Amino acid sequence: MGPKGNTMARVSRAQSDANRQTIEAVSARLFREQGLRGVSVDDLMAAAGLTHGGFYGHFESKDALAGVACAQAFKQSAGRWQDRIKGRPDRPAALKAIVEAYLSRRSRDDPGNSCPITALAGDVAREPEHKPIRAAFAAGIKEQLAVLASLQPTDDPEAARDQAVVQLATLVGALLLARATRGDALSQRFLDAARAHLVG
Amino acid sequence: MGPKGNTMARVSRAQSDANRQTIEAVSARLFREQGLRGVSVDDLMAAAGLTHGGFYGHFESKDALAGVACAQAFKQSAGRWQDRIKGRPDRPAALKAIVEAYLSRRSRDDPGNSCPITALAGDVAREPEHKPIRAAFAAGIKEQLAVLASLQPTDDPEAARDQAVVQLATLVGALLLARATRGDALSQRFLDAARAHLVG
DNA sequence: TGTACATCAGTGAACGCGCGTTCACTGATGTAC
DNA sequence: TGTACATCAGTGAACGCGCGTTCACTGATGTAC
Repeated sequence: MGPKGNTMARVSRAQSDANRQTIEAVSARLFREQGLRGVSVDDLMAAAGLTHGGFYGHFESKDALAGVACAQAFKQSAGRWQDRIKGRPDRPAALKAIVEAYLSRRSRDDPGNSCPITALAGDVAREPEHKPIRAAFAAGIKEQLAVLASLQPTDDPEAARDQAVVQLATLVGALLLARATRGDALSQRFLDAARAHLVG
Repeated sequence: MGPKGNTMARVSRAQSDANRQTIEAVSARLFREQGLRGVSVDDLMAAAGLTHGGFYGHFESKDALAGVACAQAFKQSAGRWQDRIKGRPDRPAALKAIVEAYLSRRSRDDPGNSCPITALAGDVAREPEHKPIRAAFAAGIKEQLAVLASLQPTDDPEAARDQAVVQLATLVGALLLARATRGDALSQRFLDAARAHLVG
């Protein structure tokens, strides 16, 4: 059984679980990179080192996987936000760290490992309301909003929430427009102007 | 030749031009509603009352039409902005009129007739840089930015431009997130909080 | 103005291809004794 | 611990379908006289 184990039929339960996690991980990245319709079940399975036929042993449908992968992407994203917050002396410093990472060129050029909101909002907006990804997406947004709200200077929770809502809209809009205009000087300007506005 | 003119073969040059314009008009709407990949050449031609085979007599490819349709959508959108500006007593009033229309429920629920930036940014961000729609999209954004900049209270052109860039990011982000969370109370909050922030 | 004919807009079948999903099959895994 | 066998994760062919694009054909349009 070399590295090209192309005749492997059954696999241990532990290996199967690992395969499932791999499928979810590559999906969380590829859906963000290429969009929900831009990547096929075959693409996802191949990226996980498997063949397409085994997909339905792990997931009920491509839509179901999209929901799981979206949740996975939010989990990764939330972890990175927490890493940036930890160790910052105060709320403004933490907010600044998050905004600067969010509106960086690195983030713009690597959607597969960046915010799932910006990467998937356009696709999710067109999905019917009953699709699994919509619930995962709304839940993820609420988590990110809660973090942003906790970093506002005010202690009025409603005011902090409103500020967080507007900040998230500005972050998402600026990063998305920077991606849509990549190759034009305007792209960098979306990042720079939004960053200056948010954490001047 | 009744309304079901299903045997019509050749058509007058005037009719052909009208057909082409119809294809562009339905494309400008359907691409915004369903996305670049969400609508097929057959869908577009059927919506224009034609069959798919005649498409390539009008356009070189689906990508080429996407560029034309995008420009068309911006043209329609810019016209509506001008209509709202005209007759307003001053710049703040004009800006307010634009922001309120932009962040309305009507706009959220009718992407096919609303801002092409919000409707298409996610798709355009994933298109290769040489695709026709990218140039049309960047040009459209610059036009909208110029209008927004002209409505800023400052007379410093660079400051006005920076403010316009941030405002556009906030508008696009808020409308997009309102669409992606439709069915949840959060959807309205994106519209309300962004509107209050921009024209409080 | 009327006639003869070349043009060409639109039709519908067809091309090769990829999609999401299903399924008979394989053979290592996991289990009952 | 060792043996016999049922289970089932993954394979690869196949399903029906839709995609973007091409093309032979049709017959009204537009033109030359």
